[in-house]
Amino acid sequence: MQIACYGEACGECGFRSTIFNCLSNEQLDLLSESKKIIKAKKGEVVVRQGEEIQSFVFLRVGLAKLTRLTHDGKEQIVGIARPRDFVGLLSLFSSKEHQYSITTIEESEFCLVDYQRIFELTNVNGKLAHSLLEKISQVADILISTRLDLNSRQIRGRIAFILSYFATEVYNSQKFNLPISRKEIGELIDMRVENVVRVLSEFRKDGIIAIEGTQIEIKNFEKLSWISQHG
Amino acid sequence: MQIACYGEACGECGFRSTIFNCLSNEQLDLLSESKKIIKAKKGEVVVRQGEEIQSFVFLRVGLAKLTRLTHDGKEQIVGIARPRDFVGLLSLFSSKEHQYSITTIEESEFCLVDYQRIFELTNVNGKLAHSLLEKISQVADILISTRLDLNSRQIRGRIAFILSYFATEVYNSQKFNLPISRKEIGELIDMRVENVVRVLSEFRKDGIIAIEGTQIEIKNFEKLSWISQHG
DNA sequence: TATCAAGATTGATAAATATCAACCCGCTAA
DNA sequence: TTAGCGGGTTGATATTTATCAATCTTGATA
Repeated sequence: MQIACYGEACGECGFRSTIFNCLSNEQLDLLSESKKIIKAKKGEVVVRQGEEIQSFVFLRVGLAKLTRLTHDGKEQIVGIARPRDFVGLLSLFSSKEHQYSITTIEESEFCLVDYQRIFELTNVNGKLAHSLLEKISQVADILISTRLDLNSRQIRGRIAFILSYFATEVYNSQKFNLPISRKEIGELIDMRVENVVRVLSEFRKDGIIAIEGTQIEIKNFEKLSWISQHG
Repeated sequence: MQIACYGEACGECGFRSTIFNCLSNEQLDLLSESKKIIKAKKGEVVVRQGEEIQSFVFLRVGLAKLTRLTHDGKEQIVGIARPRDFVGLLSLFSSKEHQYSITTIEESEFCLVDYQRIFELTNVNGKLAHSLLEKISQVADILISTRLDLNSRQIRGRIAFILSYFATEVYNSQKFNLPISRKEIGELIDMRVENVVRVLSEFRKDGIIAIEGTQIEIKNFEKLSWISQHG
């Protein structure tokens, strides 16, 4: 985890979230002052569950997973963060500590903005607070409905769901490099590794996907969608 | 569903949420004008999934369930709303339509505040937006972590979890009238009625609870907690 | 290069959960 | 009053998923 720079002007940032569009130049400068950009290789832990919240964590490029420990000490993946996501936005306003760990699953670049400054800005800038409201609402909504969707499916449906997700929502391609291991897929959809492997093999035998190591190609998207909907 | 009154002054409301503490008297009056209070008997649908959002739904007294349909058309209970909860707060800022249905599970009283007015107030009153941020963040956090907690348990643990929930979070008593049917418990914890019944009987035989119709008494809270944690 | 560790894979088996069927009970509506 | 319906209950059985064990592959490292 390498700190790349301090103080690059937020106002000129190509990655800037639309959330900050409502800020004045002075307010943007205020943010720039405290800002840190960090680069992390695949597999690095950027935030640890339980740590005190000090910054907003914004994912510029890359991919990360949001995890937590279950009551019986197993790792559970809560969600995947994509570029331009505020990672772990949810608990930022309701807790002093991070509720989830953030770990990169691809080489990534984060932008950390001082939490206190944004916190204070929301009090004076209603539009900012409003944008954040929309964003949080959206993030929470997706997280919850995805979770409920997953729960109402059984293993084949869940795997199909996740493969479709990576193809359409993350890589926008039928062919991609699966950024997480079989074990992690299991942690994401609440299933055991062995079963994840079995279903993937099954899909391969049925000609729905082709797998070569971590490379996945979806051969029959129709069928995958059908399983995702009805499986 | 009966409309009880219009225009009772929000400023004098004994049920008023702390969220509105930051509003000026003029702003409170503005809210009062548009406000409706409705009373609903047990089992009434107050909001239907897919309906256009027109108001904030605030539960003054009673109990309600938040539901949605799964991909295969089954009813699923997303959560339980308690007095002073903003019901379905989550999607309010990210969607034009209600994402979940709201149905009373006890005789209830709701207060409906015009959505547009609050929406506009958040733009000019940063503190209001800020309170809402905290509230939404909190609600989302609880909803998600509860859901994840449930998923990481198996049926005995889930039932124990739910019973503890009603005892400690809702009724604050070891003895209470279960407001939902066995079928609904199943919909809440993603299990079949028959299994819900079986586990309840099991708990009864083990002396953990006593059941008489809908009356439930927790006899051995220690053990129930243990099952909830480790089951 | 040899070795070790972690991930991936497959089969056999056990455990958890769903499904199906039958029955009871209390309530409501004809 | 009675028929019927929906919730509740129990048992037998089928299906789904987890667990255990063994093997294979791969990548990192001494």
